[in-house]
Amino acid sequence: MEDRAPVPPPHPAEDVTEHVGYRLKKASAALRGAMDKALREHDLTVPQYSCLELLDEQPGLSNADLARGTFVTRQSANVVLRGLKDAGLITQATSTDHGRALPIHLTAAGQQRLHGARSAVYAIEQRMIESIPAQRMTALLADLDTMTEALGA
Amino acid sequence: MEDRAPVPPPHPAEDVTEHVGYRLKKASAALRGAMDKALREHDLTVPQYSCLELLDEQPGLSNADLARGTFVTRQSANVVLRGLKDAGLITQATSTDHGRALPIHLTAAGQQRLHGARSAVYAIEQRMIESIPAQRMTALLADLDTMTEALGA
DNA sequence: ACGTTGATGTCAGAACTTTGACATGCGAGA
DNA sequence: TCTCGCATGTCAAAGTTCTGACATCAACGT
Repeated sequence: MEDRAPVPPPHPAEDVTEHVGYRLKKASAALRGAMDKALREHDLTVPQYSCLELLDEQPGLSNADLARGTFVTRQSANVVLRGLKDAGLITQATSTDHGRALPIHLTAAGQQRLHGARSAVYAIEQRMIESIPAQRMTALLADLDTMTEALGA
Repeated sequence: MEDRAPVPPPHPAEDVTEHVGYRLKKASAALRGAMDKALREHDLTVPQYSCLELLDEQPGLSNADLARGTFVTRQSANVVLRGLKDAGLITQATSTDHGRALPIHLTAAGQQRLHGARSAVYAIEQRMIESIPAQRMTALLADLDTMTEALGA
């Protein structure tokens, strides 16, 4: 089969739970869980909140833009957006003069819902930030980005 | 019209995409995507591979053990395990002399499949590791754990 | 001995996400 | 001009995961 591992073991750790990937997944799962719990009180799912946050910052994003921004497929984003539309939190143009992308905007209700949920989510992020020395946080962000790019994203 | 920020901004970044949570999610999504793609050639999903890896290291784990180890619910783990059982990659005791947990073990086929997939996954992890200076990796792992605990996991 | 608590396995249903496929619209190059 | 490539929006189907609920089993304290 393979002449697959001519190099020494890729990492010193024997235990799988010591691998970077495992820790990354664990941290991400913890964050997702905390956000889920916090957002439930605001009747929002994590993907829904993510979309609202992105739209607040960059009004007029399209379905595909939001899919990329929330790391899901266009189809998934479409479902999420339908929920937000039905809840009256966003509006989407029904036509456009150029291209196919239909720009989306927050409604007043969407703004309000977002602002309510935001404090809950920011409190979670605050917990993460406080747990890490400020200087390390800079390096941490850089390293996360570096790894992301190394993975081809 | 909100008194929306009674507290000072929890973090210096204005852009949501600069937040730790966002970067974490992004890195995790990139990893998941890379693993998905690599594992597809071995007819395994990420959760399936995770279970095999855990079982290889700690034979006899139960459904609930694997659920905790892969960060999903017992119900999800149950479905994954059913798939692995149907594929003949694992065996689960049908009874036990103590308690309710039914210990699970890899079959020879499971071992083989795992070993094949492992090199593909390790290559991905290798890409991540190589992109980060060795000294920083230690700090990175520690910080990921610290954040995870700060989130209550 | 007995009830309580906690962990586990399981079923059923809903919700979410993905893969696959197809139609539409813009832009670059023959 | 016209075709090709590419991005987008959308539908359908399958797979995955979750919430909620219930039964079983061991350990603990009364």
